[in-house]
Amino acid sequence: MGVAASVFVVDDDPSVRKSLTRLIESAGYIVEAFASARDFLKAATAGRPCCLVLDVRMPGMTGLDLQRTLAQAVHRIPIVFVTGQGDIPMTVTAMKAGAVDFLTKPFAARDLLDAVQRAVEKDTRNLGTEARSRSLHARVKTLTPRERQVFALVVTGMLNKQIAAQLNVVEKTVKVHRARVMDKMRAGSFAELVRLADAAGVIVAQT
Amino acid sequence: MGVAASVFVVDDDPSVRKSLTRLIESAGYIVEAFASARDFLKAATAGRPCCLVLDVRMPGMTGLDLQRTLAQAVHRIPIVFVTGQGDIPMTVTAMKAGAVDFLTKPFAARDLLDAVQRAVEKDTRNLGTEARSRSLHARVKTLTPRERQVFALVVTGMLNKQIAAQLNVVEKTVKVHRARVMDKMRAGSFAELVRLADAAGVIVAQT
DNA sequence: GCGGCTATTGGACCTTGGGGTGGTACGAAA
DNA sequence: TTTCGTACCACCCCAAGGTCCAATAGCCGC
Repeated sequence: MGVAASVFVVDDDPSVRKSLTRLIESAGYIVEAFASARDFLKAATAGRPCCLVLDVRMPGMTGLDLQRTLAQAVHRIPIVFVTGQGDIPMTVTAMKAGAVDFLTKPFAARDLLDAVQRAVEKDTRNLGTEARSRSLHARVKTLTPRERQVFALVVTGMLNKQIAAQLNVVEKTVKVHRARVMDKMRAGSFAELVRLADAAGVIVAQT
Repeated sequence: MGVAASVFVVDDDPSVRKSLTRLIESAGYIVEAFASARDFLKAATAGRPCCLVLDVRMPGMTGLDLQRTLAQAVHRIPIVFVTGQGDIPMTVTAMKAGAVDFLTKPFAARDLLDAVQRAVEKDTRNLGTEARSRSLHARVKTLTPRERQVFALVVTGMLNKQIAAQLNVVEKTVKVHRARVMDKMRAGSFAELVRLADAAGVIVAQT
């Protein structure tokens, strides 16, 4: 299973919290349990791969409310829902919003642990892509406005002289900017620069 | 809503078929109804954006069985499930397998039509990417084995001379292959070639 | 306000890399 | 026998990119 992963359990029923905690800990995870969505939001931080095991029905903020709230956060924690009384519309809402699984009590211990594993794996992947995108954005931020323009035009495949004409400067100037872009973006080749641009572009589009 | 879209309705209950058909036709879709999954598999072809409105519980092949079967097909038709008696595990299975929505009867006409619209939009996007990937693969197929090798190495950002060394040929030979690759792949620039390679690579990885 | 800093621009010069033309060659497949 | 895939040569052009140098404008801090 690789690195230690955290699993957050949120359930208003103390006995359920206790049994879920015991079960998940037995599989080697670091478990933190919370009695309500608000407690979780106040206290939870992971800094490592994690996931959330969440009761749908709770007094105050429900599981679906919490899911909606977390959907706006930077780091989207994968959620495994667990519920005693659920209905189909609720299930559909949760799944459409990206829940990893939705289990009804009583469920097999195996099923829960499988879902948790999938959720943690998903989070591990997410953390990886997030880290990459952060480092990419950090590099893009170091570009000056002009460099950014040249960057954008260069990766479309335009020639330096065409870019120069478009920006009303001489070719030499474009070459200078271009070289700085390669340097600041830490691209070892033009092919790599194109890939960095596409990756950065996708992120911008998502945001 | 753009182009005409087909909606396939599969339900074993004739009266439900009839009312679903009427409802969906009223929204401007071309509806074809089938009494069973097998009938649908035998007869249905669209050639235009489409989706599937599917009853979960049916004698013989169930809705979930049909979903599994279709998942292996080339063209993944988006599915909207509709059911009288469903349960949560069934819903979760359907949603995890990519269903667009899962409605329980009785449902609001508006909800069904919204789901159908989302499903058709999804299919339109899918058809677009499929068409692009087919044309891309067609172009890759015209490459000779050697050209493919050069293609693969070129888009990593390697220099011609490095590629030449790796393939034990002279640099000029690499240049010739490279030029042919640009030509056959119809890439107007090196940047475009890199993007084509990545797009083709993703498709290969998916397959 | 002055010096230092950054962003931007530009010139002269040279090397290297990518790419095209025209021609040659050879083995395998059709 | 012709076509195709592969490989190579000589020659040339242009694009990319580096070196060294220089100028202008705006901003910051002292």
